[in-house]
Amino acid sequence: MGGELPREEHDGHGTYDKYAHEPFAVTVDLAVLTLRGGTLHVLLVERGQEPYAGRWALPGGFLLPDESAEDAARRELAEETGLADVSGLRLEQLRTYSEPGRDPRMRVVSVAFTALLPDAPEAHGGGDAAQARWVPYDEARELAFDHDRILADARTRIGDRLENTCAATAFCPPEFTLGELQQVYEAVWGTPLDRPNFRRKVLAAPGFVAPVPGGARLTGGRGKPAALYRAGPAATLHPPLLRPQREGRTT
Amino acid sequence: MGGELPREEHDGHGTYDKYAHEPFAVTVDLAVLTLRGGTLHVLLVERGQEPYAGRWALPGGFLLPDESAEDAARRELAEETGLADVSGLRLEQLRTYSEPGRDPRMRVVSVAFTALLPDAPEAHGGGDAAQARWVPYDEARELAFDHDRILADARTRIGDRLENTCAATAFCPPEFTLGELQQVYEAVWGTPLDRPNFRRKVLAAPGFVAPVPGGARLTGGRGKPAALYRAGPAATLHPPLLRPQREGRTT
DNA sequence: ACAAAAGTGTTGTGGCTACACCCATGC
DNA sequence: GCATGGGTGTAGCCACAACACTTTTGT
Repeated sequence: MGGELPREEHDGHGTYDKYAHEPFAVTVDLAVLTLRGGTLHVLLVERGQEPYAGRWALPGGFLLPDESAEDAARRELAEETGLADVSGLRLEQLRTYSEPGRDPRMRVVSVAFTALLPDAPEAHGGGDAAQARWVPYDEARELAFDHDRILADARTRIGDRLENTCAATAFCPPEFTLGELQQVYEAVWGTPLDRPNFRRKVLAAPGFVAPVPGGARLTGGRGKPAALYRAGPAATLHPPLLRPQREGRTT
Repeated sequence: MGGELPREEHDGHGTYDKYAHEPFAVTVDLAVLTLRGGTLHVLLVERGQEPYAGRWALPGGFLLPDESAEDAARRELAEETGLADVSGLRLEQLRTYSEPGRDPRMRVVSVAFTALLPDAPEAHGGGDAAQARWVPYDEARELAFDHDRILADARTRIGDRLENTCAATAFCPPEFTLGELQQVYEAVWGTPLDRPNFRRKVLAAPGFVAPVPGGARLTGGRGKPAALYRAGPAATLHPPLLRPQREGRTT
């Protein structure tokens, strides 16, 4: 924007006629992540058509004429997961992928989003012909289009968000234990954390979590019942919860 | 993406026919920031046409059929600033703005970028009919479209990037003093910093800056000549250079 | 001599890591 | 009792903010 309408001459950037070429298609792609049994999973759909027939891909779809990319992403998320309460979910714009040729058929500009869910319903597929499945992150390889890259970008982004925001609670059910919250961090970062220190940092961050007064729950069937917490009102984390020493690289 | 081609039925998300509605236009918008005399400036162009005729706006323009958003942004940047060496500049994707109605004429999806320049050439305007100008950040208000918001988002993002990446050197000429680098941080963050501590943190971060062997330069005409540095090879900053207490302290 | 800007040293506090240790529960 | 997971305490180290001080230039 800031340029002028196509077909007008005065923008000086070379004339652009919106009817002279194939129009751009605009889509959304979703990296929907969850935690199952302590490992990170991603929601994938199997493609029924060429190109990439039979390959797995991130869910997504076209923008409708009167919705924003955010709206479209939320709609697709509801359709693909079958969830009803999609309105409260955290949905973060990741970035936009616009390389020509990323879809062999036509010019597609895609706005990618990340979404974090607590352990989610097993069955999926929406009304869609293609089946949908939760796949362990490490097994999600050789996806269709440039979705490998999008997924990798999503994981990197989520990892960063865990340091500076309260995003981790989005992986947890409404009431959760600090042990469960720690598992989120360990699964996403791929690093074990020291429990006592983790606990102190979480409780020291104002608004991160709020205790549930009477709450307690057994986690592994054994051990002391853990106190329950809810997500607090804060969105950002002060001080940040930094991951253990990412190397200082000389090169 | 991940859905199917428009006009095909099997995506189940409602049929979408790419010829049934006005096509989406895809543009890029640029928040080009620089430092002039210790204050942050942004590159704006004056609009010649409705809507928002006479208002200032971020530079930008339409994607050409065979270029990515990054390519388009770089091309626009070269055109608007008149710089020749645009190839080496840091250009970061900010986010995509897609709300229906953000351009009253048609559906425009815009991918916004930030670019950081060392104190730049005064004259602008490219081949464009509209004039271009560097405007102090604080005076850039009531821009066209949703550009106020884009600009605000850009500043927030740049502020965050200064903490975790080596982006600050992009505001400096090829050889710069630590005092100049500090001014970048102070201008973007709007906070004064302690010089000795700043210096130590910068030098402690591996790959952030590299000394120029014989280099020294007077900064304010008076005082001891400062050693010169170049941007180092690192892209990210370890440890990060955190801004002074953003709220939320324990004590 | 003085002002101005660069650069070095030092000290005290606070935070954080890395543990040891206690508590509550199931088997 | 023992294993398992939750939760508390603490000692030492290290980073960093704050500020005093030295150095090198221009006027």
